[in-house]
Amino acid sequence: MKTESILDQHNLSKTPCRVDIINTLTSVDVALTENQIKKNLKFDYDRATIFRTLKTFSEKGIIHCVPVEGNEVYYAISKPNYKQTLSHAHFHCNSCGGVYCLNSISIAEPQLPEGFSANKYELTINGCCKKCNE
Amino acid sequence: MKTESILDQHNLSKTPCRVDIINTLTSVDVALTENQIKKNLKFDYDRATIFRTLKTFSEKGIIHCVPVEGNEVYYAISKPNYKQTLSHAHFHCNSCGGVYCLNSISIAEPQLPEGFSANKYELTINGCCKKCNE
DNA sequence: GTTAAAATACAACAATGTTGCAAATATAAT
DNA sequence: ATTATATTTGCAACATTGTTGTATTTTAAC
Repeated sequence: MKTESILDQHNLSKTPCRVDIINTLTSVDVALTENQIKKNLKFDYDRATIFRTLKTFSEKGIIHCVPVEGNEVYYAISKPNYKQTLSHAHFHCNSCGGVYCLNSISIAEPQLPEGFSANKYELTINGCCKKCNE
Repeated sequence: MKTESILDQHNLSKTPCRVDIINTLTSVDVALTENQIKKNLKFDYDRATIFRTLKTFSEKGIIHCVPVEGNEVYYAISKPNYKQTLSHAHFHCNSCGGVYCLNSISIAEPQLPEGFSANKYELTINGCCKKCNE
């Protein structure tokens, strides 16, 4: 989808930082940390601006963050139906650190202990990605 | 297992901070953030000491950290065979924030895209825990 | 173009991650 | 028990990241 229409859909004004971040995330096709995003942008925006933009995008569901082990936070563009989808899978490469969204994978819902109820499943697969396997 | 023998097994000296942290994590039976751990300890150790102790424990495999969305890092005691187990499941309560290890759950290995290989599966289930459902 | 609402840069501060080093402590040898 | 050695701890300092207030700039609607 065009960056412009993504912003339109969520009633967000077309500002340079927003356009730049969405363009970056859609073009790379992987999840990136805030710093990786910052490096890929055409212009050097203020840290606070990027922080607030990512926050806005997360709240609107335009992007989502990927739960990975440790303390690095990765962001990726969400497919249109992301929020309605119960289960999400991501791949974390131990070699290059790359994080991929695996949109096609569905997770078999596991049996939960008595009394627990679930509304979202997040599967993170660690391993070696295609590029690093070659 | 006794705290003492856990430390022995990994050739770690029995120091107050180490004993205290392991006792805390084994007694609560859930995953805790560094701050939650700090609050539960019998004595107020320095932040750096706790940081280094958690690092040591992670490297040795005595504890593991749980990948959850956002930026909070949770730590939990590992079962003896944790490192040999390919797949791990955790439950994250949206209501109280509690994080539980679901040791009994096994994850069906999903089909990966061509060229990708996996060595660890981390499933995080979000929902409402037993206490909050009551 | 004018105007109101929103976004941005800048500054400041809070929280967290991390390291060097001197003092204190644990363990092993005596 | 005492001592010696290696390790751990507390303290201080600094790096990085998370967060917010505010004045200025920019956007979108008129």
